[in-house]
Amino acid sequence: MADDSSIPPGHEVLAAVLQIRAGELHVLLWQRALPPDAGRWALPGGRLRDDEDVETSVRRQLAAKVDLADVAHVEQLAVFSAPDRVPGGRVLATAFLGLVQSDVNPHLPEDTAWHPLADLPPTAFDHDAIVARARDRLRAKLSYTNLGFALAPAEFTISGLRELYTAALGHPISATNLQRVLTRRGLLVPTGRRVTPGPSGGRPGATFRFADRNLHVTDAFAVLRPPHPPSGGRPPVVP
Amino acid sequence: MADDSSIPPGHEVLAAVLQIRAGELHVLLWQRALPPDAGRWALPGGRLRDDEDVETSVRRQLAAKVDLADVAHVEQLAVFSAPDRVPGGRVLATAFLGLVQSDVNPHLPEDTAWHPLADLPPTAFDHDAIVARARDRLRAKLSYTNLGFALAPAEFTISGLRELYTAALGHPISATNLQRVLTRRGLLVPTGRRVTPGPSGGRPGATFRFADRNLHVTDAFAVLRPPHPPSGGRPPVVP
DNA sequence: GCAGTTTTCGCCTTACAATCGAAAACATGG
DNA sequence: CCATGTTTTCGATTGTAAGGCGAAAACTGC
Repeated sequence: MADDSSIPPGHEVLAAVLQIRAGELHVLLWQRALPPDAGRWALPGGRLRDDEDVETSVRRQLAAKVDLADVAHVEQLAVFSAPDRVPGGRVLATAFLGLVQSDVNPHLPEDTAWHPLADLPPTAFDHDAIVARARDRLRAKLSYTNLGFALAPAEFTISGLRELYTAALGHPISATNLQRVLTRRGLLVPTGRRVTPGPSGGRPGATFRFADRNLHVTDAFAVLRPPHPPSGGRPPVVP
Repeated sequence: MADDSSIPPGHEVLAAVLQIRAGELHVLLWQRALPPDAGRWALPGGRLRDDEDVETSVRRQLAAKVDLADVAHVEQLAVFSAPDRVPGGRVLATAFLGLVQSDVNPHLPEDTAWHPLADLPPTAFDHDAIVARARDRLRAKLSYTNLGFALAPAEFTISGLRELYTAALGHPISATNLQRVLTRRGLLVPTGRRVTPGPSGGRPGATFRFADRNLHVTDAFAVLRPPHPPSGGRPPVVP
């Protein structure tokens, strides 16, 4: 099938690394110093070498911006291939989703920073579309996999986990329901320990950890939906 | 980030086009006449041109093997990028899943034929892995999307649809349950017509069509599971 | 008609998500 | 030290979807 004659396009890998910081989804971006798109913010990544596959490549290039040990999960998203997606020659991009646990704060280079997805700075090329794709993938997989392990600290309370899920999903969920759903799926393991309450008091929360820190899908494809205004549940008591 | 110096790898697109024929999942393959891997069977596809994105390219190259109007659905699967995946120079591949409705029988070139997934001939390069990926994607999406429209004819009976789902999923499902699940999701529309029974008689089946022939996910992420030996349902009557 | 076949429908149970109210466990202020 | 407020956790309850079985419906062929 070598019928077409064309200059082989370049190929780069790009990673949208997400983390929940201060209750909001953030993405790791670095500010371009040189044209094209100087001053705009870009995803970590770069050219694919000819002795590595794309998974190896994205991990290598990510290491230039953050400590790889801090990235809890990496998976391929899609190829972005519009002919004019970058100026000055054709470059295809294989995009990845990366996740960092909320309790780590990696050391970053000067040009690199976390930005909330709700308020992105001007982004380079088609990188904003890649970020949107990463967000959608994360939200979908939180519902039917154990991907929460890549957002949560090693040990956490249910209400802490609820905040993370709320921030990632973009809508509130019930802590009661979250605990039961994840427990029934066998994803949650109680540590036996409990956390000391804050300055305002309150019952100390029991801590949990994820049973498995490798991605797998739950056989029940259930969804953590946004709250359903008038639906199931015990009927309100009328006084 | 133009720090690396390497020869840009070539890029090709490949499509695993699936269809249910005679109650079994088949894939469209063509037999290579020239080295490398002469005589082995390969997926349709070829080099990416520099004026087209990968979606456009795979549709163009697919048209060399089948009538594009016969392909009901095309979606991107993943990039295959092992440095040695093809001999004689690096070539990345963006793989696609294609689906053909079971009632069409496209005219094929001499070198091209349908092969059952359960009994594949020797395949070229990593194409068997791509076929496996396409099968897995189809099975997953049948459960939580309306993707059945791309396998089924325009009009069908429930038992006909059951055979298609059984073949695609690889395990039997209940016709009763299939009808109720798809109906509740709003995917099925009764045509009002009914089919004439076979030579062995029987009640004529009512025909249905899919409400929407564009892919969309069902908000309930339910699964069409394999039959559950001792589970719910009306208890058997003990005589 | 009568027996056999296939489809369709009703009734049932299980599973699980979702909600509410209250009890448990702790801090703080009087 | 007790009352009050706050936060977490658990029990009770319901809605909904899915899966299963049996019987009725609708047809063919003898």
